[in-house]
Amino acid sequence: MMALLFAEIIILGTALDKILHYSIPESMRETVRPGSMVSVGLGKRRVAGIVLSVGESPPDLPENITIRPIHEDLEPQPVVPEDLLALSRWIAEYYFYPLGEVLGFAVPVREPHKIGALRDGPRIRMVRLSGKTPGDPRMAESGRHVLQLLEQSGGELPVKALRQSIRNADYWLRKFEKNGTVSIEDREQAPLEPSGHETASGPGFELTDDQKLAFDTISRHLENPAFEPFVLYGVTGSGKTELYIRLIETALRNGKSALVLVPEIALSTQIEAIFRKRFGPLLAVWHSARTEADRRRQWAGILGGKTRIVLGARSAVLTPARNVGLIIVDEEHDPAYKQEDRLRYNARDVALMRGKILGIPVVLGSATPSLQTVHRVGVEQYRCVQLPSRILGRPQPTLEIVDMKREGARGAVLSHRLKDAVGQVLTEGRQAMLFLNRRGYARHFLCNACGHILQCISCSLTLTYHKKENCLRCHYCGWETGLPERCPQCGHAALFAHGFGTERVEKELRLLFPNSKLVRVDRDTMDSPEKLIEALDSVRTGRADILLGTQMIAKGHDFPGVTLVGVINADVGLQVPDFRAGENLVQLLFQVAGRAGRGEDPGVVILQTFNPGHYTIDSLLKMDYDGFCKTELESRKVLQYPPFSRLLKFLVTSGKEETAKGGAQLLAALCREKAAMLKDSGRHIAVLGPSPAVYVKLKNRFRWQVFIKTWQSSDMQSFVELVIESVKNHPDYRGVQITVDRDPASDI
DNA sequence: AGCACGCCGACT
DNA sequence: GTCGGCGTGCTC
Repeated sequence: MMALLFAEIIILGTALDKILHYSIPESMRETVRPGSMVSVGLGKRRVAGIVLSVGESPPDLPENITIRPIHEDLEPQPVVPEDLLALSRWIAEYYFYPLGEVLGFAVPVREPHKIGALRDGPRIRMVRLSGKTPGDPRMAESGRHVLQLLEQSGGELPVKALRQSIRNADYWLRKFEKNGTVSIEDREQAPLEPSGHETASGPGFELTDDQKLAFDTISRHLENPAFEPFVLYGVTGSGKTELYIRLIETALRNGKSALVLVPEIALSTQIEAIFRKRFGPLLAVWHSARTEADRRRQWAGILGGKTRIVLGARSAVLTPARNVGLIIVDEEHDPAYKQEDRLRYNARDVALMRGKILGIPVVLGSATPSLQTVHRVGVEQYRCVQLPSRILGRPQPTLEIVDMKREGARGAVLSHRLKDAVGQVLTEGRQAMLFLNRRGYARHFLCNACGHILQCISCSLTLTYHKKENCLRCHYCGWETGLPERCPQCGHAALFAHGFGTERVEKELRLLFPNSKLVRVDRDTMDSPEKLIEALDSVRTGRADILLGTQMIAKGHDFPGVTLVGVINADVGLQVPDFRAGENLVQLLFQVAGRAGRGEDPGVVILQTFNPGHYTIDSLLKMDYDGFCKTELESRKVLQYPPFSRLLKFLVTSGKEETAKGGAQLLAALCREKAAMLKDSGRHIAVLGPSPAVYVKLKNRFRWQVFIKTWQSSDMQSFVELVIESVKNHPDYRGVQITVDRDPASDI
């Protein structure tokens, strides 16, 4: 009799943040391993869990607990590879989030009692003639028809096909299956033969000298794997994508797979198309928008090693790819890498940790790296590889600013200079792109009698007027309402529109250039991915003359015919009380400016601003991102903001304003007390707040926050663990919900 | 997270 | 007399 084996198991998708122990039945000795998905009894329920470890000695448990056996091994092989398991444990610890929930993001879990076997391809039900066909003449017409069809097609047909041609196919199939005439089986469908893709060794064109140098530097670490973060610092159009492809090819040749993260997969149609062409069936595109079944199939293909390149948004980093040899994070500075609900992780940072666990290179690509990354290059934690010039020696665009304070008419949307420039571009038969980071028609309605601004009833956000639907809309929760006649505050009929958004600019442009074709791209006009692809395509192929849009048009699209880029309001975001506002704005504007003159013609960028002297605008004008970083880092250092310190945000919310506020006050007091305690052991922890969140009320919840600042990641770790321990189950915090946001990126 | 146990208010 | 409110506590 062999010794009984025990497994440490974490239950999936629950906040039950505890390792539980189960015994491994004899029959599962060979298959249950770390990373296995099993179903177990938990109280009265049957739930799914992931095995963390297997051992011989029974765990030391209280007397009253009896160890139950694992009920079922749900998969023939582990669903969480070793590195992903280690990564998940790190995420749970670092972001103060239950491990069971983290693993729930890494594994497609459904209702635990309905766990079916995972399948790695589309399945198809086939009917097959198994024996002799009974020649019973009394059989009804349709029954004979079934057999006839089967014979004609070589004795085998998909059930679906039979159902389509015969009314009561199901009746006959059941009958025939019972008497042994046919057998029905669920089989994996032969994968569709991908067409038109190049092999992974690819054709490609000659790399430029810069690309070659970059490639050689990074690929050395693919041949001789070791953890090393590389910053691929290259302007838009410098050929980063081609370099990614060559590096991936090298990884593939070495038998490895690759993870490629992009900020938003829905906006990455171009890179997706190029990858698909180069890697064909080896590519998995990780979409969160797809159907559950599709995602599962995709996931199983990754787990089984059928697909070896995973391209996707942040959650792709939690994908069970085997043998990962290379991780690429494109546009690493993009705030979209930070998830702002539930598990508030930054996929870029998680990618770095996965690379560290695996001991492989991680490539962070950007034309405007985040200040965190720039700083780490400065202290030689990361290596910087530059791609300085645009391919084919394309010239950089020239930049101009228009001071909107001098534009005469108050509330003017388009300056004379920008109007003229657009007109000229259009007469030359070229294209213009206009960027405004604000959708809707008018920005807000203000009461001229009392100064009241119309706000959302469940959020603290200003409502935006949309003319087409003649409604006011909250851009956070989506709430809509008609335009009131009187001010809800003072009752006067004195509501007037202020500010402007893309919808209003569209109207103005149509009046100015009635014969030009204009496409407007924002969340209101682009309600499906197909629409977006079609709109961007119409610009690329020259069918549209003017492209007007929000952020959506800033990301990675190549428009060879665009020679003029106009930024309608280059100040957006600067008023936001966020130390990162400047950084985010500059990154966005560099990205927008990079859209100009990507074809043969040099481009012109016109920036309309009310702050012409502002250092962010100034660095843009000089196209000096390095200079901006230097200035910004110096000021961050003075103020001891990240990357010179570490931040964490406790968000305290409640349906009642007083409860949220009170909870935050108690929490801040508790934090100060604990910080004082730790000060004796030489650890410096600053507690800031409490303060109302920038968006004090969202979706009917009031929000207060407490910030923690430390200078050592380990100090943050032990301090917050201490605080969470005291807060957990404490009656003082009964009415509030507290979320922990480590390395917070925005005010949501 | 579920789910049960548990002790106080308005109803078939 | 019971049905049911959600506060508290446990799950290997």
